[in-house]
Amino acid sequence: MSDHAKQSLPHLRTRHDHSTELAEDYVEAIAEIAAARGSCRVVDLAKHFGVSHVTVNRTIGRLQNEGLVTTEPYKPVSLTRKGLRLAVQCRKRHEIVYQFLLAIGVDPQTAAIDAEGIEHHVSPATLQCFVNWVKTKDSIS
Amino acid sequence: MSDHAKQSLPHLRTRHDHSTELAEDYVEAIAEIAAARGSCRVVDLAKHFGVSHVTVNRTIGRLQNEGLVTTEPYKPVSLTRKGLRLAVQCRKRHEIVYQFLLAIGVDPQTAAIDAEGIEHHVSPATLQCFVNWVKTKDSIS
DNA sequence: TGTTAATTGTAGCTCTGGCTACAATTTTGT
DNA sequence: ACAAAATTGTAGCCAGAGCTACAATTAACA
Repeated sequence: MSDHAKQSLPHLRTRHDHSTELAEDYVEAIAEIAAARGSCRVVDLAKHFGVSHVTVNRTIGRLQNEGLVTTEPYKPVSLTRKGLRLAVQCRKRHEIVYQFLLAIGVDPQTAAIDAEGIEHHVSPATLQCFVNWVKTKDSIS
Repeated sequence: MSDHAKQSLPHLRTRHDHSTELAEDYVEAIAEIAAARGSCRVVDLAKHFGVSHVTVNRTIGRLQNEGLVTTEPYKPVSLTRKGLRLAVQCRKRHEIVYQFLLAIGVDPQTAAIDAEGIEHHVSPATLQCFVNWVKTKDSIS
């Protein structure tokens, strides 16, 4: 049960972070796709996320305002340095969460799905605990 | 519906789950507040989540449509059996996540915050792994 | 080259979740 | 009992993320 609920602060954070999650998912996807295909286009993102190209378009616009990506009309999308930094960081965190889930015995399929949802909510402190535990596990086996 | 609905299933899930998260947060809060104060009113929820009573009102309306809560005008909110079941289940899951984070060495404050974010994204399979690990830890120490 | 296909952009709609301002109702206190 | 305070409800606004339908541009290829 515990002391949770330091009133509303955590909740406010949760609400607001939804837009951040999207941004993180996008930069991650853009980095992935660009690495795989050489460039990342709107259609690629639309397929990747299973949404229409229109939705992608508007979201890209928002990310551009936030300085995470750059685009010109009818051209592919690319990450800014800021966007790339975020992408790399997200990728690392994602990988750590995924490996951690595997390490505690979650099956790969479930781990992949849960990691997607969990990664955005893991603080640096908790992430460090994940890393430590995966290391320990490795050195044991 | 389109053809690209296959590989994107996890993402679709993520998007759609946001409304489910809210529902879960609400039933949990309603159960808590009702337990603490005897009944749960709109203002209590507004305070708890740090949002206006209007937002709470509309959300409660949605939860009512989903059969999770019941309300009459100018009266407190109460959970249906379905809502109560969900609340209990969420509370258990929340507690497991929190205890698990503590068990792997996360400090209590961080654990409380991260548990809030993580709980909604932990599948039953992963949750079981959490439980097992907390048990193991307990039996060791 | 020029037509067609693929891609991207725009218009305009829905729904959710946030808000303020104001109206209605219930509670409280004198 | 009744005026004031608290609570709840309603109207109407905004932004984000989703969509379809259609227009514009770019790429492909016959």
